[in-house]
Amino acid sequence: MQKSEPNRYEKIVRPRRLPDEIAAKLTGQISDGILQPGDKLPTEQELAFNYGVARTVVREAVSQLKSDGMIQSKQGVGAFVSDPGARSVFRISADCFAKRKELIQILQLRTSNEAGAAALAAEARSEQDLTLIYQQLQLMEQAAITGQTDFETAEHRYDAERRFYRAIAKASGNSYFYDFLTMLDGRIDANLRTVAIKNVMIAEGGQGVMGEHKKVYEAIRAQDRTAAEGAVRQHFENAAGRLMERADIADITR
Amino acid sequence: MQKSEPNRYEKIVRPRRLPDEIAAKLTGQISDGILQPGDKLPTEQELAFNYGVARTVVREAVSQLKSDGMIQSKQGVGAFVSDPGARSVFRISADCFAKRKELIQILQLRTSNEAGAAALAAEARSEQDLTLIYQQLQLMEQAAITGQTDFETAEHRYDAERRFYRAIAKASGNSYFYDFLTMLDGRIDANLRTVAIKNVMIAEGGQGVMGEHKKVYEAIRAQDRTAAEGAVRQHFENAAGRLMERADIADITR
DNA sequence: ATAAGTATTATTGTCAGACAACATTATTTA
DNA sequence: TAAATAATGTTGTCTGACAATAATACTTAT
Repeated sequence: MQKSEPNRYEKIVRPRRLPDEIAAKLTGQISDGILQPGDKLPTEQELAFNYGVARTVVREAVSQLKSDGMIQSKQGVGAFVSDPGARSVFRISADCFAKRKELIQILQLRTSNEAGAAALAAEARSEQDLTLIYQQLQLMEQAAITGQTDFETAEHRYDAERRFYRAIAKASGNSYFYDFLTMLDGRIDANLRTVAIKNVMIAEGGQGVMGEHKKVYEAIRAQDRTAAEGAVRQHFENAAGRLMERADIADITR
Repeated sequence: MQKSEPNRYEKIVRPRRLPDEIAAKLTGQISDGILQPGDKLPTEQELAFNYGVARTVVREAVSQLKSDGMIQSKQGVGAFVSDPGARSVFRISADCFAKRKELIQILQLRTSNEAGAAALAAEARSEQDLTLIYQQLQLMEQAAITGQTDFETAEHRYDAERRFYRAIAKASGNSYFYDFLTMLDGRIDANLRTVAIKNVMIAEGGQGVMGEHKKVYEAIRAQDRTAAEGAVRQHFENAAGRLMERADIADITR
């Protein structure tokens, strides 16, 4: 039991740094409309004085927002809130998982993109891709729960499932799908891992759900774009439904 | 002619700041595998000395990467490259549009997500949403090219089209789809606007393409999820095809 | 009086150095 | 041998200064 325990009791709480705090306050003001596109931010000196921090702290915060394309600065003039269309990043923050409604929306976004990636994979997949996907499917089957339902087995099963769909995303040949899904899935895992594993333990361990995955594989193998998209959508919608049944707020926010 | 000229000759070149330069170098080293997940970065002092800048500059650069979840720092210890799954943002940089292959992939990603949003919109749209969408459709029709093909008319048409699909994304009721598409579309517009407008001028001005949009509207009106998704996918795939025909590298990279 | 040229001022960008907070390692002490 | 303590290295924050740039006010020459 003690040999392989990845990620247990290691990232409970992290002290927020001042620049992150300031950045959060500023983004909040922007998304709340207090600061609107085109508006000029207070000067760095003012911000530093008002928040009671050093200007270097303000600069680090502003630097973050600039790299997101949320604000733009001109030397000698000031910093201005950018147009929403000028943003260069899509960000999933931790508090997106606090509200049930937003959680559902994130899962919808993932489902849609997993399905889109699978459709591409059905067309573009090489034989090597297919072999890799099949390997993950086999590993999943090996880690399938045979009767007893302990947490560790479910965890292996869950990780194998993630690798399976990651292999599909890779087989799409579209690195943007892959990167986007890596990010999305990583955020979901970081916030919902425990619930998802419990879910595997209770509901997804058997051969029924395994059949959903097999359908996905078969569609990609047969290079049937529509079937692949449908099968992936099917599974993720089912999984999301089961997840939401069990995910009470206490589990999510922890 | 001179009364309403939004965004002409205003953002040609911007002087890159030192922190952005350093951040780019570090991200390059990470994506090239020179710095791998778990690796410890050189100390801020070393980085500052090696790059010949002040530590504040290094700190602003690192601050950007931290907010992206690419690296993580522990006071008193150092900064470490994070696991790819720990990244909290999806970023579209300007040089993604330099290579033809990547451009196609970005357009695929957008197509898939526009289609997904439309599918949701078909189910979730309110009457008010529908009215708003229809208004944009009408504005598009008004701005349709009637015979002569001047740039300004095409530009209006193009902007109306963007508003049309933005209204659909909003009607999905899923703010993550909306935000993601706002970002994606904004990046595409920032890099391909001129080509896209030329494209409208040459190929998309007539009633043929207008019919594609009407199909989209009708499907959402009829709350036909599958038809909405299909119609959107149809149009964007067609549009992307036409765009790629005309987009030679000179146009894209400018 | 007007236009061009020149200071003035405000703001962001960069630099330098210091100390605080924290974690690790080495050293001393019980 | 174990615990307490000191030393060291690194990030986090603070302070102050100057450079670079852009807008504004002012002067000056025509």
